[in-house]
Amino acid sequence: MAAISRATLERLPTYYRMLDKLYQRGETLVSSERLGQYCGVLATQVRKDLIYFKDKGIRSQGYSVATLRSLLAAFLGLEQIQEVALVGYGNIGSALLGFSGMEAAGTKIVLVFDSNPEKIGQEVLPGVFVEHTDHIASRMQETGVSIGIVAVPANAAQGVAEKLAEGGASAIWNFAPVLLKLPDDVFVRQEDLTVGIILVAHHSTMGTNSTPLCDINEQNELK
Amino acid sequence: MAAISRATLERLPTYYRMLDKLYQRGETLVSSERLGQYCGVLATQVRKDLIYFKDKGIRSQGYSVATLRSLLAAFLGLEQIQEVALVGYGNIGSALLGFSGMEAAGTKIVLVFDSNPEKIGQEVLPGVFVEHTDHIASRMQETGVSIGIVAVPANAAQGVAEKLAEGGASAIWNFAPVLLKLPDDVFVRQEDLTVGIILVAHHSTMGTNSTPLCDINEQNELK
DNA sequence: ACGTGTGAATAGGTTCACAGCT
DNA sequence: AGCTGTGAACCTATTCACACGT
Repeated sequence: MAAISRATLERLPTYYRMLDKLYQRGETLVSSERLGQYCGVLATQVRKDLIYFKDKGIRSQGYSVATLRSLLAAFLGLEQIQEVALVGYGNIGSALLGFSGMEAAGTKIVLVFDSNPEKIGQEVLPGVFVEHTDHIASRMQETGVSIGIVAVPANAAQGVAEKLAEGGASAIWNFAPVLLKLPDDVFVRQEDLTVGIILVAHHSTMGTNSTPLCDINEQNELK
Repeated sequence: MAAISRATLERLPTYYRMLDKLYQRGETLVSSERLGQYCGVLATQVRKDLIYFKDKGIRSQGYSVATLRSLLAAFLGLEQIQEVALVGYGNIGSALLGFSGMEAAGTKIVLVFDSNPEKIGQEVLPGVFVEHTDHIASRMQETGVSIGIVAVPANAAQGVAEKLAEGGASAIWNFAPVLLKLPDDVFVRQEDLTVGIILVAHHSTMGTNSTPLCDINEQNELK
């Protein structure tokens, strides 16, 4: 079977969330129609996305909530806790330390780094102390942590990312507004909030109507 | 001319950032090749994206940094400061209050709401005090603020978003992991961090190699 | 030569239409 | 009858190839 597409992959976490919710409520079956509404996509799209997981869980009145939920959880790697290293204990870094979504995703921040001497040594989570960015590579290797979060200013991001890669990181969540140049085997997810706020501000000024220069097409923002 | 595409729109903020950087450095010309490298796209893509802004700034050794920068700034609405309302003074909310990208995007948080009585009245920025979420609609109307940020837990998000819309919001930046149902004229940008961390964790476990269930295609992550 | 502008080709994703299972 | 699975059509976006201006 063909590989799963990038677009599909992006939707799986949302499907999972819905399934988990239904599971908690004790529901046993769900239709593609219903899943689709929750995520803002058509039922057909849901079915296409889920073809991949068909091995089990087929029905004729919908999908089995429990089965599909486990399949997605397994596929997404939510089953065993994964340790992550956070670099940058600033605004975004501290938000992430308190962010409940992290554990919902089966992850746990176990290493925190910053270059500011005043922050070094602070206990930011029970048993987790801020360490200096100089030790990123060595500490990653020691602990075997393979996920890194870059939450430092743009100019420091590339350097930090290289240290994470050197320490064995295989996936990086990058909040800095720069394109990281890393070996191809390191997966990078760009989470550029400046793009978000700029687009929101843009739409607010421009609205749905035309402007001297433009005429935005804004038909289907998530439906 | 045709409307600008969604995909192009997503890249404009990044082009702008690069142009601004070059502008600060005093450079006068830039090629599509160079802009593309910065954003991780091909030169052709850059040129296609910029066709839209061709009115001025054409050259034969590249684009005029200054001209293109202004055109993008104007188009993206970065020229005049836009006021925004933040709902939810929690982890993410407070990170956004200190987030420098906000002002870089020409925005300024002038209203902050929360439902927690203990937070009401706190001064979170000079002259900005936390108000109760009950007053969202009325305060938005009074102040004419038209951009809202939703940074509350998932279960409160829809309610809060409705109040923002009621107060006249035309664009909403939503951090809650739920699909907001709002009138079509309200633009919603979903900024779902749980999707990000889940995908990062997934790639870390699965890596580039196959697994029982899968066989991820991971060719061109931003290239 | 160098670098943009753009039609044509290709790839990728979504929607449609309907066959098939229960 | 209801809902999934999936080929085909459609639409969107990216890449190629090359003409054109300086």
